[in-house]
Amino acid sequence: MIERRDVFQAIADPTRRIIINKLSTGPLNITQIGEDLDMSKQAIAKHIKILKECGMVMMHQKGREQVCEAQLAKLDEVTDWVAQSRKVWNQRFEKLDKFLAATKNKL
Amino acid sequence: MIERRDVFQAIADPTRRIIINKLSTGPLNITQIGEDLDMSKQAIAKHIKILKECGMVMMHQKGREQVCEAQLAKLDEVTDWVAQSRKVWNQRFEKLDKFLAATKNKL
DNA sequence: TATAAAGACAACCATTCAGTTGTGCAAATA
DNA sequence: TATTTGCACAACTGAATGGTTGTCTTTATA
Repeated sequence: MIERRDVFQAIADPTRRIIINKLSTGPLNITQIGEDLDMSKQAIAKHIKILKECGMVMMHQKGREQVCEAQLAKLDEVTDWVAQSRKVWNQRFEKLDKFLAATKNKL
Repeated sequence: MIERRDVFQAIADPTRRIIINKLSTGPLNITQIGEDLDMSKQAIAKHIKILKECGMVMMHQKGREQVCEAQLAKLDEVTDWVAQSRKVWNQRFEKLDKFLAATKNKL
């Protein structure tokens, strides 16, 4: 098995997507992130760790608080992959269209 | 734990992303999909099952073959989420800009 | 017709994952 | 100063994941 700690795996978890959503509105500390998330703070901290490890969250200390900030640039990797897949998919139909047009001309 | 069989989880696995990529070019049966994937056919079949369960792959029988076809529409869910997160993220800076502009006017 | 190929089904296995609790420490606050 | 708060660290747990092998059925093919 390959080491998977990438953006795709990071956003696979619904809780982590919620965390990203929350952080989109601005920096928050771990307690604030977990506020309405019915889950221990330790669980939140683990999710943050994963998001940090794959470059989706930056952190800095502020007294005893750990302030988290989202880094949405990493999501490019996801949209790029989707765009590429869609491109190939569409090319398939374009080729079919061309073939059909060419066939039609020969009738 | 919540039941998670959605597109986000589907594309989290690198093997499944490769499968999607292959199917983007056109329909393939399970053996063809697994061709250069250094993995048992059963493993491939399991991945296909997951992709089918979350609506990313359609299948139809053709003799003894099981022909798989990608359904990329489901990827909208992913791009929509990313787009929404980015939107909120950008609004944050727009608000900051407005605030700075307003502050500047008062100096 | 005998054999090979495609794939379904099930059992099994090791690892990862998402969560828990408990302890402890440093920073903030009453 | 005593207490609370924020969070790190560690150990543990049950379930999910990603893979394996073996058996069996159906369909193609030599």
